Amino acid sequence: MSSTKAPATVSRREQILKEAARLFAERGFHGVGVDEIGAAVGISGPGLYRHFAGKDAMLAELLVGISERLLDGGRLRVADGGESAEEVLHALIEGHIDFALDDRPLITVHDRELDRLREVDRKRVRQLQRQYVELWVEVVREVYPACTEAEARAAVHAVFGLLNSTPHLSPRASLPPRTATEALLKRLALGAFAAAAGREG
Amino acid sequence: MSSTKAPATVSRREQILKEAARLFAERGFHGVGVDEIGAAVGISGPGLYRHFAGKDAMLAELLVGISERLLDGGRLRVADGGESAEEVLHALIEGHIDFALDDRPLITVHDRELDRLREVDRKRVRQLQRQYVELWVEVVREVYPACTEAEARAAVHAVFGLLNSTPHLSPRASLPPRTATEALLKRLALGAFAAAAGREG
DNA sequence: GCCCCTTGTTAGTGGTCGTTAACACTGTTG
DNA sequence: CAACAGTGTTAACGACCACTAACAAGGGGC
Repeated sequence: MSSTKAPATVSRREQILKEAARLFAERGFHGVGVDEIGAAVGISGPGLYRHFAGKDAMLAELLVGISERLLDGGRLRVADGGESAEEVLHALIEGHIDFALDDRPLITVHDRELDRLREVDRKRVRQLQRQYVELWVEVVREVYPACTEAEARAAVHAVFGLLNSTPHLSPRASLPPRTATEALLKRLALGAFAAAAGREG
Repeated sequence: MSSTKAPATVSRREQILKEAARLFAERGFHGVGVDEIGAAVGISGPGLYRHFAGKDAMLAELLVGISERLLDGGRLRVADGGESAEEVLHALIEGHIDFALDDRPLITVHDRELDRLREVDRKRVRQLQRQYVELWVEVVREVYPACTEAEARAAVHAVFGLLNSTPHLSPRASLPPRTATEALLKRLALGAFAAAAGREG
């Protein structure tokens, strides 16, 4: 499998992955049949096996892919390093929000279907997730030195829950213009982190 | 079954529901077979049908039950009404945290498996959820009059995501003594709400 | 002792679903 | 043209699974 090919249009694989993500998010991994996934891209059923080893392989590629993209994006922003740790934290939050808003289904699948993976894939995803969390934790602790590591880690997880709630909250609702949603989410996340640092209950 | 049938300290139904919730949270509704649920309570397979009409009925009862308990608890705290709206908001947050920490599996199932319900049950759960959200929204707007209704509603959803992240973040990890976790989550939620009200990005 | 309700059991059934097998069409390459 | 790699089709298989059927054991009420 040489990866040298660069199809101008979206490859079949990508098309399938996108639809599979949507369907998995809507009805769960076990709730979607291969026939449905095939139908969603205009082919039917077993034709998928020309592109993937099986249903599990699609889920694995989705979850590993998103975890890698999140981590890479995070590392980039940290490396770019603004003028201050605070700026980096802002960038991390903005990046994560963009991700959550752009790839709604992926975010949903990401934290729901992890346990449906084969052991080896699950370990890989868990490792990537852990690294991504640690990335955030370091930045948070730099911005709020009063925060213990355990607190920072819990806060990061909680803020992920906060940011990832977007797909869940906007079934088809009237969420205001995207920039407003982005700004609100960013404010919420920053407010939460600031409160994590403060010692008063 | 030689156990001296303790007079319904916990009924069989409750026992089944508890185990079903745990299993559904671990492996998803479709990922769990009725035989497993039966085995978890010491009977096997189709014996469950003496207590429930079917697998769907168990999920429905779980989701409707938790939604009702959340709403009832919320209403109680609002009715109790502390000395200020702020106190009520604190009580709502504490109540929700207790719930999330006490009924980890239920919280998980609650926002993952809603779509596996029959239309009528799904509508009921959605309605209960909506009422619960509106309860919070009213209190939040009272505490932070600067907040628009749309902002308040989005913030409430986001804070739910934050608070409900606990089950997800503590697989078996070292989360510090429970009271510390409670306090941290409360601080995070309050910080987020406060930030939602503030206009600066 | 008899009835019957409750709560179990095991065996079987029908349907769904992931996967494989066998075959067909297409375009490129030599 | 022939060979072939790539991509699709339909048919069938085997496993799993929710659910039903038929039957059994315990235990009050009369």
